[in-house]
Amino acid sequence: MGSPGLEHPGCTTRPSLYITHPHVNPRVAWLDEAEDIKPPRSLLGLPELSWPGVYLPCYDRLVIEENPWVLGMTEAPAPAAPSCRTLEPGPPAPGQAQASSPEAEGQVEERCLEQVQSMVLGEVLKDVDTACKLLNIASDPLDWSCMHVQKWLLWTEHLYRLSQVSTMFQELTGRDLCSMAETDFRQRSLQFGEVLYAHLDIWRSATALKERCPPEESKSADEDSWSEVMYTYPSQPIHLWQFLHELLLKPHSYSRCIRWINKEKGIFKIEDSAHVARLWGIRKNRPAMNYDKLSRSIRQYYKKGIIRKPDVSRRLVYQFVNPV
DNA sequence: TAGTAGGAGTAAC
DNA sequence: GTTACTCCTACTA
Repeated sequence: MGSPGLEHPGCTTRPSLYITHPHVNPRVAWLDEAEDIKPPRSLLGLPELSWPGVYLPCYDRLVIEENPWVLGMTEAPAPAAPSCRTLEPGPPAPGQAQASSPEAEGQVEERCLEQVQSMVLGEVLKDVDTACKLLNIASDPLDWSCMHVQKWLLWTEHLYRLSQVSTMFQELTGRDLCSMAETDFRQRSLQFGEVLYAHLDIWRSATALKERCPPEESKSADEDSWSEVMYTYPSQPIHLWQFLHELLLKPHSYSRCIRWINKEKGIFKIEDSAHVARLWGIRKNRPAMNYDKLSRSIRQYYKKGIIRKPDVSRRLVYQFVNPV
């Protein structure tokens, strides 16, 4: 825990910080503090009902926990991944060395909270970007057709276990969806309407911010290369191998269903075959997609020299022939 | 039982 | 023509 990064006011060591599931109890809290810090909404630049995720900046990175209702991450994650942005402590505020006056402490805390805000927004925007690319939809919900809305609903439903929610919001365009109040969402789905409304609200806030201040890209070299391959011709349909690689590039979201075994060699493992197949089916509008069919498509890549089985063949483990 | 491998027909682009 | 989907049989761990 000696790594520099987000500094807790008055602490020399780095505590774990969570942003809890916001529509339950929106707050930011240093868990090893006796008393939680509960910053105002303006801290995150997010609406009251925030992103359904749990954020844990340990050491120098921020991890978004996939399951919003799990708040059990207390272990520090592995060393920072290249794609994760680091937190810079920034220049010391006047008087910080001693941090003796309440004014100085306030400045430190303010800067610290700004770091959190920037970090969280960056992660939210990256998630929005990822979803847009994977689903092939515009970032602005106002531009969504009924099909785009269904894609987004299926995606959200699957990601956050919002059972059957997509069936309750059928035949709606993005504009329809955006014009609905939270009560309308609750009327359609008593159980998940509020969560879905919150999710859409965050999505819209993130895209609005993105338009105001385009994010600075700080991708790693390999990520750049892959993105170039994948998005040079956005009008062309995405290939399965590209889709798999995109999932692999987002371990904070998809490591539970697909992960690298050896990134340098391009070896990866499908941890949850049904989940990956379902995501691919959503992406391709193939509701009947399953792993049997997906794996058949993967095997077609053997002949083309795109994917193969590793030298030591294992179940659900494949290898990109030409990893970047 | 689930995953692997590959043949073959079909559809979309 | 290419790519992926679908269905199938046979085999393996």
